[in-house]
Amino acid sequence: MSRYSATEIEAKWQEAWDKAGVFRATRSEDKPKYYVLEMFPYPSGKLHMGHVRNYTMGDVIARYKLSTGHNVLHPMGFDAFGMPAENAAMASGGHPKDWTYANIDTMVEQMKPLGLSLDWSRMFATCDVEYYGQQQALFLDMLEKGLVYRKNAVVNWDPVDMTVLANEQVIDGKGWRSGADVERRELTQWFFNISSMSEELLSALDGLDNWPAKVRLMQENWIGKSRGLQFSFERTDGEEPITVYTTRPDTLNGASFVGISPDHPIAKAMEAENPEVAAFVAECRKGGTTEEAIETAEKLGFDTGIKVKHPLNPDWELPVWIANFILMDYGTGAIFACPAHDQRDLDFCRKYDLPVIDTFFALDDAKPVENEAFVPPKTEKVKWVNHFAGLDEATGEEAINATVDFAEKAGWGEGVTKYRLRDWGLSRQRYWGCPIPVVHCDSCGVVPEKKENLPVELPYDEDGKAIDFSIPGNPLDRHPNWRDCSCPKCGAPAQRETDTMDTFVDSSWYFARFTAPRANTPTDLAEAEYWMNVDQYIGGIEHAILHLLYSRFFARAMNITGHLPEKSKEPFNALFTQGMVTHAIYKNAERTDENGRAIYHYPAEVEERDGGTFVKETGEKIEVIPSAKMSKSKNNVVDPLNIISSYGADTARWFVLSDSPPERDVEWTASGAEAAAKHLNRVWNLCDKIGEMDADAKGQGDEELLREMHKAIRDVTLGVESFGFNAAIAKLYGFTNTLAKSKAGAAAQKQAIMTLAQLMSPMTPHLSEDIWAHQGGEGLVATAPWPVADDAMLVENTVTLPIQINGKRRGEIEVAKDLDKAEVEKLALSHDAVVKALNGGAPKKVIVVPGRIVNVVA
RNA sequence: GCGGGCGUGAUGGAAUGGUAGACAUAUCGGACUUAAAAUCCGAAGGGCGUAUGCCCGUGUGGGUUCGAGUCCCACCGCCCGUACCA
Repeated sequence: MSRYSATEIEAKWQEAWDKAGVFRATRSEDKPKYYVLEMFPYPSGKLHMGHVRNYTMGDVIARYKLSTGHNVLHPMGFDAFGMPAENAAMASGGHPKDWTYANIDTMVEQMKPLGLSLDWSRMFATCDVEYYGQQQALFLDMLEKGLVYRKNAVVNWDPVDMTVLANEQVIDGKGWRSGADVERRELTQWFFNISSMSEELLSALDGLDNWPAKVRLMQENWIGKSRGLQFSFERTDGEEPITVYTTRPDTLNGASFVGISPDHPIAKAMEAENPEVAAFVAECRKGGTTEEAIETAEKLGFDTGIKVKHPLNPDWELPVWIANFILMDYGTGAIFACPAHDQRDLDFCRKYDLPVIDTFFALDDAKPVENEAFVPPKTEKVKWVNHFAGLDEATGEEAINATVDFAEKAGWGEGVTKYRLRDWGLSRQRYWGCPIPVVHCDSCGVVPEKKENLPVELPYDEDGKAIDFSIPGNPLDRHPNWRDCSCPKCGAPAQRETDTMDTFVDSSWYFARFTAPRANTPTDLAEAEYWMNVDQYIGGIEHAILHLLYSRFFARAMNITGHLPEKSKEPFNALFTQGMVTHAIYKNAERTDENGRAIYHYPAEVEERDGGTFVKETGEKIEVIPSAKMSKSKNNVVDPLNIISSYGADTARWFVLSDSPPERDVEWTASGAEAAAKHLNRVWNLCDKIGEMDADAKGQGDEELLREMHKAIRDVTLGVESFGFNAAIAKLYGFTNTLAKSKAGAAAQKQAIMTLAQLMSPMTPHLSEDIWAHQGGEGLVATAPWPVADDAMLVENTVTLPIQINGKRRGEIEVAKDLDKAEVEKLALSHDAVVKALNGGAPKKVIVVPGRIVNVVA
């Protein structure tokens, strides 16, 4: 028996595909097109198991679509701008560009042995000047259409390093390098006007039938449409009234104070004059800008001394407080608080000893509000005590609507629809990104660069030290001459913008660029018209909101600016979100390092014995933490290259697809990889054995084998089409077992092994080609038409029905498939177990679900 | 804090509201072998029992249903996101 050598055959078949050009995508009107795309990687320098899983899933779809007669586009590129390149330069010298391109080379080298059906001729990186130059052109077009503008926005400021920090660089409210307390500071920045499309981005979610419901729901909540009441509180001092927005105007009679954001104009005015307010506001501005940091920070309040009048009762005065949890970005930056019906307001009122006005809404068994607020349900009717809008009993929604009507009629407020979605700030004070193509002129102000002057290229390092990453801040700001230019409008000496774009911009249109990656405009409309939309997009759930929402916005913006057709306003027809690849962590349970930190061991350093896990060399006990995200610091990263070199790409591909459902995390285990390798060997050996069979020898059970084969075709096809790769693989195991035990003749066995090879080919393309060739298959299995299940072979004549008594399984009967319900019931009632259970009596009820089950209620 | 998701044998997991544990791993037994590896065959959720079988069992506690892993409510734990990580 000859042994299957993965390394040999994999290289051989990759060369054959390459030579035949089977994955090269060209426009062709005689086949339906299919565009499959996996979220492109950041070139960190090493291919990760997660990449392997992601690209293998895409590859299964791409190869399957190829064999079902589609013209497939399956491209790959790199999301190559971003902080890690600058961090690497900071840590060990060198240049972000060199670091990035070296990493790209490495990763391409690592990807190629996987045998992915990619059209490598379309590859690009977002840091290619040809790409970001077109992105600048796109930016200018968007600017012209009013989709980009400038305003002030808050950033994390490190007061020691005097630099802006990314959220990731703020650890527990402190700068990652300086350790200083981070402050929030305002800066003028560029924004995409994504909020102008809030309604459209929301309502179009309805049409995304092939997106996971959870992603649509998350986006819906993120956009956060709300209907509420906007009105003003008159101040007792006669100053400008304070306008508030509330989604629960029905709780107005429980108002206890009016709260304003520390960034509210009133707070800012007081800050300038009153040192106490200034100190409080400074306290509020400590810490990072993330919503999480703001929402989980201790609730702080400051009584401004200002009083306002309740709109329903001018004699009722409410105090005005500054509170750190009120965001200037949402609503009007001011609220009224109703502690009885909102938990956060209640906690705040208890802390600062503000009045809690009880029970405007009540259930029959309502208790007075102590430390738990009663939030009136939106859709359930409750009593509305002390109401003002004419309803004694109402659902939350009815009460809100009634209040809005009441306020509008009385003329003191209006119903307003608001969205939580904020505009997208794209300015980054960093070097390694796409320069924002605008110029600052003393006389003309902010002027867009002329298109003929594009690309605005990043300076590499002309004099050897112009770009220095060892000091904090943006190297573009410090560059001796890069900023110098002339004003595109008046020609006078002017300065370039030194901010670069958020890397989310780069990844918001790359899918469109793949349709014409070398075009000298952002897209080529004819190519985009043909290839768009992405038929199947695959990536991690972590991108459920930002990347996918930004891409939806960009597709619309590109339609407005004439770079994408109308049909591409929703660019991704179907979305699949896959899980992570995890691996156990081996933590030393007996000691820590000199700094008291945990010691993590590599899988190779530990062994399992006596029911425990121990360090091989020292015998120390190990605490096994199962299924953790692979992370360098935990020493639990499995290098795909090691797997490929010891078992081959097909084994790695087979393993990452088996066991776990694709949307869930999969834990990498050495035994799992071993098992995958064994199985592929087994299939190859089967092929070998069948190849040696006497072609004329008669066997038994040909029809049974072929029947199973057609079932396998049906089930695997269904599995591949519905992203049930693990289920498809389980069927393939089952069919392999059947084939291995079959006594069928040579012809039937040959047909079965060739079909098996075909069904496996999206997952294990190299092995499948080899089997196909061994059995004398025509051409490449990669381009052979996908097998079709014969319905006639799938018909079953009898079916086994379980019999339940009171919902518990007590036996089974074998009946003809289409037997009458009454007949089934009769048969079931004569079953021994049923007769015994009924003990001569009549059943209370008999439920017969045809082809499924019989339940007798005794 | 808020939004979303997940939780099933020793392990990964399967199961359009209809026989819970398919398929695989680890384990155990057997065949082959001088032996081991490889390969092949078989056992196996837990408990009781010689056995036909009976009881228990899908994170916890309730509910809906003839029937719940699946639907509803509450809770616990973990994961993702939280707008400057990509």
